[in-house]
Amino acid sequence: MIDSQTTEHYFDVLFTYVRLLVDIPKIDQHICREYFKPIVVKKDTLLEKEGTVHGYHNFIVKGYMRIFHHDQNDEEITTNINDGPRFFTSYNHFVHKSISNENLHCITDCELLRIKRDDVDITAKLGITQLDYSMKILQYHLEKNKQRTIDLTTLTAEERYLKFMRNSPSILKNVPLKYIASYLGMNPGSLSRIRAQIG
Amino acid sequence: MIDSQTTEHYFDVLFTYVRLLVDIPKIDQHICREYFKPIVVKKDTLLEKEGTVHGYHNFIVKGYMRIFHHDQNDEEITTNINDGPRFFTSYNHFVHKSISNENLHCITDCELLRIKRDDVDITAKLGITQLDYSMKILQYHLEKNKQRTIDLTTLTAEERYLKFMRNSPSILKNVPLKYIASYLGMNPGSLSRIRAQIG
DNA sequence: AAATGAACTTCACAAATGTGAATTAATTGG
DNA sequence: CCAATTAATTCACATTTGTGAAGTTCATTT
Repeated sequence: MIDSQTTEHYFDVLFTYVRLLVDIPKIDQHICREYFKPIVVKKDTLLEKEGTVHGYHNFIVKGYMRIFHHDQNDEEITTNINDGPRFFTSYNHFVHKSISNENLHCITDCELLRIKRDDVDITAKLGITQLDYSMKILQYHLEKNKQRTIDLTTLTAEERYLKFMRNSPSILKNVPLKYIASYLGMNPGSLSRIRAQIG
Repeated sequence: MIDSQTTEHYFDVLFTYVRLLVDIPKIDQHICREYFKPIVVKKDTLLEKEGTVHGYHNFIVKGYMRIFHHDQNDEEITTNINDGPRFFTSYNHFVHKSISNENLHCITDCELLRIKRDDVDITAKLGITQLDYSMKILQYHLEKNKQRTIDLTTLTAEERYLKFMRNSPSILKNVPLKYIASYLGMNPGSLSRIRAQIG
């Protein structure tokens, strides 16, 4: 069980994170406390699995997670890797309540706050903040995605790695390289060679 | 000048396109008619230029457009190519009213409906449809972008070209290959070789 | 601490893509 | 319709990245 002091800390992290984009009135904070539940999971847990309708919207308080699916050759493709604090959910299928082909993998031990899929619809009507926040975070992700697309079309594998190294040193330290290689669109072998060349 | 019958046709195209995602009540249609203005532009017009705050949100009724910017070596990078009917705007900077580094290039003669940046804020408050539609189209673009990212990380240049060929034959026919090569993240020379190999 | 398995590296070779010059084809403007 | 310009192709060669096997390191379990 998670004690109330720890839970309090989780919500502190959540609200501090949300405030980067919008103000949260007390009422909306209260709604969050009511619907978001703390959860601690062990390294290598699959929080949501492909072939299912994902049940939760997750906020990483602490830890490293990735999203992956399998391609036509049954190879794992890692499409996202992140640490907390951050919302981390397989977006498309979550919105459309459809069966997802994606997995949410806790790479390390993780501390999370999560809310049930259907409760998200309820909180959207209760609070004033959520719609505004959703819009802003959607825009944020659109921009991030766009930059990633540009990087993939214009940078070499080595340049992509160097950029990742600069922007996400903590992920580099805490996440297996095979996941990072997949995320960067190269072979683990190629990544090793690049790392060796750099020194 | 554009006659009223032609203008009427443009709005038909716009509303038919919007209805793919949401219903538009008569009132909202009326708001659109009031704020969107028809415009016809010649091939190779730069509708919006880098270094400026873009003034309009554009809907392509007919024609082919692209978005491009210059990288650190002053090379053109084409990040989007599309034909009508479709909204086509340099999104990030439009939302944030900041100076854009992107250009909106009409590759062919184009027929457009456009609305001033500041009027978008007005119409958002007048109509009921806009916010809902914005949310949905944002989600749509996020999904498209995500798939493009996956393609760029997992497909070879040849596979990307073959997929583009299948999905966008009309763009392939109507847009110079150098732009398509840039969009697909390969050299014009490589694209030529790939085309030659396929037959 | 030993054993097991996974992750990572290294290597030699293959395949794909980049580069720049030269050529041909297509388009544009007068 | 011709000249000039731009786009596209082709080629030879360089560079990058992929591939799979073998070896090494690292972590986990017992």
